Amino acid sequence: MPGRPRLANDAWEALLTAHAQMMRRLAAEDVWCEVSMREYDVLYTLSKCPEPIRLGELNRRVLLSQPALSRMVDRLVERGLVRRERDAGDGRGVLLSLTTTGRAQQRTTGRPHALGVARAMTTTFDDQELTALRDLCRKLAEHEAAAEVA
Amino acid sequence: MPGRPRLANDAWEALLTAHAQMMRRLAAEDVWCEVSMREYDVLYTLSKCPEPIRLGELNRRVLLSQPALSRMVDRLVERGLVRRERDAGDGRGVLLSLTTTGRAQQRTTGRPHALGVARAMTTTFDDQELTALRDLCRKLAEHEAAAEVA
DNA sequence: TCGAGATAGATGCATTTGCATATACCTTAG
DNA sequence: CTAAGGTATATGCAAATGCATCTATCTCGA
Repeated sequence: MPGRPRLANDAWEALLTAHAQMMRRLAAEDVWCEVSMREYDVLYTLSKCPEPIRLGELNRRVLLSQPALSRMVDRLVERGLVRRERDAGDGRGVLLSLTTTGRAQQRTTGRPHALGVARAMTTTFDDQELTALRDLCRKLAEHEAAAEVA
Repeated sequence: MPGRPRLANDAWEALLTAHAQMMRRLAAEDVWCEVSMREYDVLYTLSKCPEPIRLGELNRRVLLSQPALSRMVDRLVERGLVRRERDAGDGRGVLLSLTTTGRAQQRTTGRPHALGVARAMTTTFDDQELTALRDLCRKLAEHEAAAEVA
């Protein structure tokens, strides 16, 4: 019976490995010709927002440095997928949202991608396990989100 | 009650979010001055191998493209942390292992890093949850590892 | 034994990333 | 109202990354 710190590290290592394996599998799916996985991450995050969000807010949800994200948004704006407008209430900030094209692209890429995710996860887990994994991961994410404020 | 595919995607999204949040937190820990997180990933993976392994084998466990990994190994060899020798049994391949310095560096970086991981995970989860998360993630990783052979 | 095809790893090159820092704008004490 | 300090995003630049491809070596059937 492993000690608590050991167990904690084993769990984290397992999560890392699972993440890496799944990323590989999903990267191999033939759906990333129009937008890359990282770009999709941005499009998907924006697609979930009912209204425009700040770059900083987007940055909190996407694992990229602020400058890298800023430039990725440049490219997506250039390609007509994302709209970037100055925030009227705070002239420093920008407000980001999907264009109609961007939303369409997100759906076009997202549909087969979601199928791939579902295929991988449902062949591995039953409903109870899926729920357990989802809840554990949400708990971890929320705990970290709360911690970073402090 | 969500459908099965929906549940599968929610679980994956939660895993991704948890991963991203933890990575941010761990990246913020003040232990990455000597080796970066990705370099540590390589050193750690090698440290777990009882004997030298191939670049391709290492590549299977580290989420980097083959060329990127090849060059990262270049740099680690240059810095004296990794040994790279031609495989006597197969002249195309190389065998990688940690040098004494590399092993020491892995420990030096790994100790405080592991503490950070333990801090984050144990403040979030009890033992039962840690075990559940570990086992679920291992199951997913193993399922994917088995799938990629096919 | 030889040559076609397969495999392991390295390299050229354009793109992307992160770090440090600059710029623009906001906030607030005085 | 202003200047000092803070916050949001952008930019310069070196380093790292991925894709395509190359080289070297291995395998195997004729």
